[in-house]
Amino acid sequence: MLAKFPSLFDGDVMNAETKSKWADAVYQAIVTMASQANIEADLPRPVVLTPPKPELGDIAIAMFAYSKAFHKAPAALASAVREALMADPSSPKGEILIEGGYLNVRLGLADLAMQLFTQARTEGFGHTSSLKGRRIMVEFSCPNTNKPLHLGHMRNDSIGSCVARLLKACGADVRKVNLINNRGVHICKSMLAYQKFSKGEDPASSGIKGDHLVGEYYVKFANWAKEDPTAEAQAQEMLEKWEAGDPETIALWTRMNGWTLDGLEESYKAMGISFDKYYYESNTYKLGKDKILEGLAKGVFTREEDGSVQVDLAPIKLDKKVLLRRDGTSLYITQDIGTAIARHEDWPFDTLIYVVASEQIYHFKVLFYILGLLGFDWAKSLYHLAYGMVYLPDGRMKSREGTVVDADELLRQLTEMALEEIRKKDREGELDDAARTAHYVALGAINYYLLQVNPMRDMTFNPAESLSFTGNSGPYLQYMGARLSSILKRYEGSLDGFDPSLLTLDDERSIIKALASYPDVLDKSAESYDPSLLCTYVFELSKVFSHWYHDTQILKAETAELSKARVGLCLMLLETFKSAYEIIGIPFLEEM
RNA sequence: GCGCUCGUAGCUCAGUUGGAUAGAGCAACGGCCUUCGAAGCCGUGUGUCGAAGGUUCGACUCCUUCCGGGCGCACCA
Repeated sequence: MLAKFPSLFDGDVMNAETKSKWADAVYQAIVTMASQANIEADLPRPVVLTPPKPELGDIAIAMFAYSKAFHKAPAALASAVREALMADPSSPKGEILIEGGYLNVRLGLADLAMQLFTQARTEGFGHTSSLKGRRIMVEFSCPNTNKPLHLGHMRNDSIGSCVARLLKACGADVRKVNLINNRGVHICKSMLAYQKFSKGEDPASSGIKGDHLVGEYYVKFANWAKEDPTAEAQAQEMLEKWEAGDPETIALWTRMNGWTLDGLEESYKAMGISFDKYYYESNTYKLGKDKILEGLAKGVFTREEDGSVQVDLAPIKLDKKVLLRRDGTSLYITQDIGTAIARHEDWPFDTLIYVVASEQIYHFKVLFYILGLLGFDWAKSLYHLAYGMVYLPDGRMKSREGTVVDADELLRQLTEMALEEIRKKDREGELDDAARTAHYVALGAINYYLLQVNPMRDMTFNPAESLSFTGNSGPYLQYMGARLSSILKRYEGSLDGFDPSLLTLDDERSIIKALASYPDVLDKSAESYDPSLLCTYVFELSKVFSHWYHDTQILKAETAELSKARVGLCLMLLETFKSAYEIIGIPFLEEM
């Protein structure tokens, strides 16, 4: 049976090591041929790719680039290179085929498979060392304390968590940090509404989760402000009281912040999100203020006639930017300056990644520039990982108009759908805890859904159709894991004497090659801070596995040795899937 | 106006530092459960890769211009 996945691993699949070995050998041959023929030209290193069809070989090297210098057709050149390689006993091993203008190589995969098999059974499988020794801080989530999490936060949290795990898998020392936006006039709005309209209820007495309760008052404020033109001024007044340390205001603030934070914590826990450290804007904004005054003293910033402190952004082709208001109070950017400095003092990092929506690209450009002006050489190691908006079919989510997709509610609905699915399939009796399984299915579905799209792209969330449990979805992937687990559980022999040379089917070869490329996918995904690469990889690997599984007898193969070899392949697949799922945020399920 | 970003099948998205006939999932229709889990597998697609130029042996990919969507350019966060 022919594998029909031409798109499968068109990409950088064969591991980089094998590819570069062949590239070197071919390059050497070309260079030698050139000098023998007295050809003087800039000869580029060859382009190595993967042929579109498995029968064309495992590696393809394009000869087009040399055609001109040699005045020879690419195919003739390929033949000449083949002669040279075959005459040289030190050439890498493989069968060379000439196809069109390409020199293709068909590899013996048994050694590779054996190596993978050994690795799959050792601790730390699925990790690389490309970022070993690097200290990387990742900031994400950063909620306000006036409302619960919504779908936009979920994309942020999924990306942030996944990138942190990716970096860790590549050997980096990673620290996840959150920044709680707990001060400012918007926070005062829900407090004010609570003061005016509540009868002293709290989460316990109302039975409403804290973040949702506070969010209700934020909405109440918005409605009230429509009627009463003094509402905004009253909120501003409350902010001034807060900044002055008015005990009553601070007490209310502490109380309501606590409710929200408890609620957010509960949501994080349900979504499997965690942080190594929390920062609070209420604690860092003063430091930012001090640093700006220091900068002013150093002459980096200027005080304008009206008393405000500004920075001239002409060197980066932008206007002036206010850093301290004329009344001396701080702004958003003031706080971020303080927070960044505090973080570097806490934990000197090599890189700090801010996972923040793309609408704030300008803000971070300015922030990084200012930190550089202040003389922090680590400013150049700051990186804004911008991601696109999540739209609904009818447009953008708007908190004030109530068109947000609430995170808790979404997770609840998905869990319910998953449980329904379990019941429909009559699996409830087979599971230890169907409700917990349903929850994990829901988590896998949402994380995979949010991560399979390139971060930079805006995406549309269609609640009705988008989160299917079939096809290219989290649950599909989990299902692969469950089937593999099931096979390994049923296999009664030992895997000693595993013989990879028996794995000769096209699908088996495809799987081995794909497995070998896993570390490269991880590195690339981590390097570009792009979880979608890893998502695409696991999905395509799942598809070949599924195809192979459907057509191939594993436990009852023709011979016991062949069964052993195939079960061994299943083991490698399972370990690779487990590793990838963990990084993406798809809970691994032995049964579902 | 300036800047950033995106534009690939009805919908949601992939597309390897330019490479061999542009791919998946969903939706639709039709097959496959007395064989390792059917959340599965197989089949059915006339896409101006937003448009036009350019560079190249070769362009969805790079450059230029234009068109369209989104975001930003606050003493808001």
